[in-house]
Amino acid sequence: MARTLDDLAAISGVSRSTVSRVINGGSSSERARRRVLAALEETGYRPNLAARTLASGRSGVVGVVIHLAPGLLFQDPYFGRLLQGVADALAERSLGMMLWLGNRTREENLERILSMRLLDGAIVTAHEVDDPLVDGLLASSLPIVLLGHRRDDVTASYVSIDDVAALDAVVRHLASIGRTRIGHISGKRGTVAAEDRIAGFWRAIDRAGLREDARVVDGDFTEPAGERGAAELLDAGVDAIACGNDASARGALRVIRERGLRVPEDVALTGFDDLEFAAQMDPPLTTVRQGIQTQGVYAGRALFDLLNHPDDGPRRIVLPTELVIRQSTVGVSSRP
Amino acid sequence: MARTLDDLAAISGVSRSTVSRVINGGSSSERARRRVLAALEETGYRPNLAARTLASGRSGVVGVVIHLAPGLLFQDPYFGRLLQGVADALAERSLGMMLWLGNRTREENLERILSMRLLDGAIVTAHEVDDPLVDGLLASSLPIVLLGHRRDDVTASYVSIDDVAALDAVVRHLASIGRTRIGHISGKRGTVAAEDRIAGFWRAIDRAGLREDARVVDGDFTEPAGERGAAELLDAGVDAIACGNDASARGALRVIRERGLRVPEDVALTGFDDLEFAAQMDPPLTTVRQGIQTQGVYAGRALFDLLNHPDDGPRRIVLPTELVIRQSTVGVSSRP
DNA sequence: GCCTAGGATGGGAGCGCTCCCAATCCGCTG
DNA sequence: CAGCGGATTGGGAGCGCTCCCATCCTAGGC
Repeated sequence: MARTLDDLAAISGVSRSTVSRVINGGSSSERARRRVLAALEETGYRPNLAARTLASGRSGVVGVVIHLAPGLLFQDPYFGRLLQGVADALAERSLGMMLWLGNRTREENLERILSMRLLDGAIVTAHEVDDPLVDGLLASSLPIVLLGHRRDDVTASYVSIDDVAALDAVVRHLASIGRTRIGHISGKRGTVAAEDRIAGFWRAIDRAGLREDARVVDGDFTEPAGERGAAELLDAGVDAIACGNDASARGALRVIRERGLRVPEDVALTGFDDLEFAAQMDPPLTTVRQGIQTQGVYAGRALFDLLNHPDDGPRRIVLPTELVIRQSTVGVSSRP
Repeated sequence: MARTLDDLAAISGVSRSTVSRVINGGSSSERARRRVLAALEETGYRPNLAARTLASGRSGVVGVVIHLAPGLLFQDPYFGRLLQGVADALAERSLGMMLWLGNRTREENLERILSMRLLDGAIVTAHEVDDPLVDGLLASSLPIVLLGHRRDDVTASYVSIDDVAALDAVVRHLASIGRTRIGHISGKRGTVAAEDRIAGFWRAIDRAGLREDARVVDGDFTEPAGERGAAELLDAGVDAIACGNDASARGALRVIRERGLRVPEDVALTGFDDLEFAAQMDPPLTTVRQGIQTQGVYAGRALFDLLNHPDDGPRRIVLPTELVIRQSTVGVSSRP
């Protein structure tokens, strides 16, 4: 059983170095290549990653850090999609993927990630405005691509969307259909997505001159928060509710219904994410489509590029969003 | 900057071997230990995993293979839960986790996993009755714990539930409330869960002497399949539908409603999994609770044990399920 | 004060690979 | 046919760690 390069060298009658060259695509004669390839085929030899890593300083393995409250993690298809996108992109480039989910404290996690010295780089979700794990990672020498977080600093690479512009577009749409008393149920405060969407909300509200009757209530991206937020906004008499995401829109819809109000006649409703269920709601939900899986794919690619061309500077990718208009803002009424 | 054991040895004034012993818990004098610990603290030294792996043959990293049709993967909270459980258990034991999702073909994946020679072991979802990836992994020398698959062979370690008994209990419950025309919307044929649940269904049906009016239609664990299956079963005039999982029960409920039938008066309905939404359905869904996250935790533990005590033989863990009875089988009617 | 046993210690020999450099080979040119 | 340059090759020197063994202490018993 051939387990080492030297075994293979003996079998194919060339040197260890030549075998290594054939395997790694160095230059070698046709004759040598053929013999090594034959031996490779015959023995089913696999290089030892640990040895390769030790010798070369590169492992071909990157870390993926998804650090969130355990509850939120897989409640929402969001993270699964992201992960799938990242996994696809990395697999395509033959990069291995070590995963960290949100166990332990952030600091311990940081320690472990750095400590390995096995990782070539990492993709890190950075949803919170302030996150010591992210700061620490960024400060280390490890190549990092941030997911979903535009940092103010100009050295970080990231893949994100323009949340400000997205909510701005939602509000413009609501205004364009004649809504004047618009409310927003925010996402979890302290997350970039929530804060930026709030900022976008106010920007559009101000441009439309609707600040007087506009209102933001705090949510947290969950259905129950949508219910609470909707109750509060309806009490205030809004005629449109822009939700921080689809899940809270689902909660909001339930409350709107319970009060016997019609969507969109009495209250227009929008979400964010365009998850599967959005189109299947009754009425179908106007929402913002963000290619979640695509973000994962881009992050994987960006990291790959970063590893191979470290000198090209940071990768800063802002992916487009799309306002998907459905019957919850324009169209026939749903039954109350 | 101390990056190697030798650096540390120089700083603390002892030998490389002694430093290694202190770090790895070998015996050493109090004096040596203190000096090394101080140097450790001071320099923030981290051992190089690749070097350690190469020298010791153990990496402290295990693989987690979740190999499924991409669509199914994160549609259902099932896999997220599983992953979270596994991640928690592994992190608690300081094991790293490399993840493979369902990209590439099974065979390529197998190749890669084996080829690394970096993994100490692996946890592998084995949902399908027949899966060459699982067979190959089992045949390799890598310690493996299967998730959700009881193999006939007696050498494999696994963590699973007793699907046969679970569906048997569901049917007994339905019979006990007087249902005689019972239908089952199966999960995806070819998966162990689906096949075993079907087997459990028929076992209980036969015991209750209800085979005459019983009926199984093929589903695939999705909501649309639940709709199709329910339509077919209702046409056949069933008075109870046992669904392969909660998602299909949700689909089934929609169809039952559309036909103006009441649950449970006209048709009793059950699911499987007890996901969050089951209790929030209208009416709340009778279902089988399986601790999904718990299965992940047990798998992590089992693998850890297997790695540390390889001679204790395979770990074969069958976790209990619980029939959770709610208003979809007994109780007041929901509005049709 | 000497001997002994046991623990503590240091150094050497790898683990399997990459990388570099010197040696060798080849086909051509003059 | 010697001379040349580029391509190919082989071997040595690590990468940073663990493991083993020979050596060195130290304390206790006589």
